[in-house]
Amino acid sequence: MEEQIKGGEGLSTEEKFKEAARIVFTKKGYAATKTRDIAEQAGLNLALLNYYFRSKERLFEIVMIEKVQQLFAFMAPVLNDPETSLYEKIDLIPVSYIDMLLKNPDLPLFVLSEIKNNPGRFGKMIQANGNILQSSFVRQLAEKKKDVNPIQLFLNFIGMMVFPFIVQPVLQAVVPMSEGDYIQLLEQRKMLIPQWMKMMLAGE
Amino acid sequence: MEEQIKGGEGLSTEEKFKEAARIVFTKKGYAATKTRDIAEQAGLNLALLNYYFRSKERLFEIVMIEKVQQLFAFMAPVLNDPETSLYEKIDLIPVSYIDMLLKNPDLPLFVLSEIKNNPGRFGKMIQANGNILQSSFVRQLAEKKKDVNPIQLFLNFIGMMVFPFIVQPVLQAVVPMSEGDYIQLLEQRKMLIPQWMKMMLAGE
DNA sequence: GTATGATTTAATCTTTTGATTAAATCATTT
DNA sequence: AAATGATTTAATCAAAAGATTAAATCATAC
Repeated sequence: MEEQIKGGEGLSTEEKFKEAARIVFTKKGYAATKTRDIAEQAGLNLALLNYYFRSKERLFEIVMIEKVQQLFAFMAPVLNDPETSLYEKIDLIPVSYIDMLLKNPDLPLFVLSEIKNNPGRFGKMIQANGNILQSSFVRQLAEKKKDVNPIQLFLNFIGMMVFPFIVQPVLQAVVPMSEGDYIQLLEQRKMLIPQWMKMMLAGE
Repeated sequence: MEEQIKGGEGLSTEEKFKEAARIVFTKKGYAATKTRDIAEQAGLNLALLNYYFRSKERLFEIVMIEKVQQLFAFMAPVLNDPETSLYEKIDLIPVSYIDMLLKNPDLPLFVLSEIKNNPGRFGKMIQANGNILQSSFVRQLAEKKKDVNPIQLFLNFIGMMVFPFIVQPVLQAVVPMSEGDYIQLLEQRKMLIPQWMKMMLAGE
């Protein structure tokens, strides 16, 4: 029997471990995650982790590849689409990207931390999504606003979407805010970010 | 002999450990840091760490308090100064804050990661800097731009300064960029962020 | 239903890691 | 220079953590 679906939550043992590893690694990071944490989260015997994945390191690699894809590749198709205009991209991306991040709030801080810990190893994974510098989006930014480095505007665009998720724990500590308040803040951003971007692109 | 300056780099043993701990903890995070890493970085015997600081945990606490202060308290005096106008704050803060971050590029990702790992414990440290919601700066933002939640604009302001440091490793992997290019990008931001903020505050 | 191979388990191993100890060294006082 | 207490060191400890093993269990083919 291989790769088959089984009892429990209807997942194979291998898939249960991957799912547990996604949760624990993303929440605590590689170094703070113990293999016993993953086994417990999966509700499975620790030895099975090594049976199916050989080592903590290899299981992490599998999760990390997925998560880097999720964070970066998600946006690539739209960024590179030469058919949509600059303003269409600016209007569309925040809606879908913020939705994705609302479903995966730990994703940015996890991926960025792990990349910082090992830039040489994981940097390559990102580049798989094509050269950002030559993306349709960055070319359109450069075209529209010739007097500002398009990387600057690109950074603002991404940052306005991602930064709130990175500072969420701080924000909750600093500003008394319910979960609902926080979600509403981010829902508003879907509308606000396009407006702000257009302001930054105006006046040439 | 207590608290005295000694040979080596002219620091006391205790201070050498603190300095080593600042470097290693900030670079690798709490979980990935081994006490032996710190001893090696300090060039001292491992047992001295426990002799002077009792435990890894206590040494970390000392460093963490410092680093939280550095990241948050640095900005608090200006944010809370009712004497300076909104635009003065917007003009002045990016220059000094980006300079501080250029000297401590690992600071934001380190502090934000550790707070996420333990919001209850470290959240309190931040609040020591007064209620941000009632800061002069946020009140001035609300006054100037009545139709947008000032927290949104505050997030943008901080994010435009901090986010480039958080994504630095990614940026270097994605865009071929020398250290000098990167610094220049950030130097430009000192001028650009006030301009962008004023755009976002205009049109009422 | 028995044989076969895959899967699962409990127990165990080894290395790593935070911490401690006892002895040695050093600085200061008398 | 001898006594005293602080500092430093090498050796060691105990717990944590990643990994392995041998036996038990299970599913499938015959």
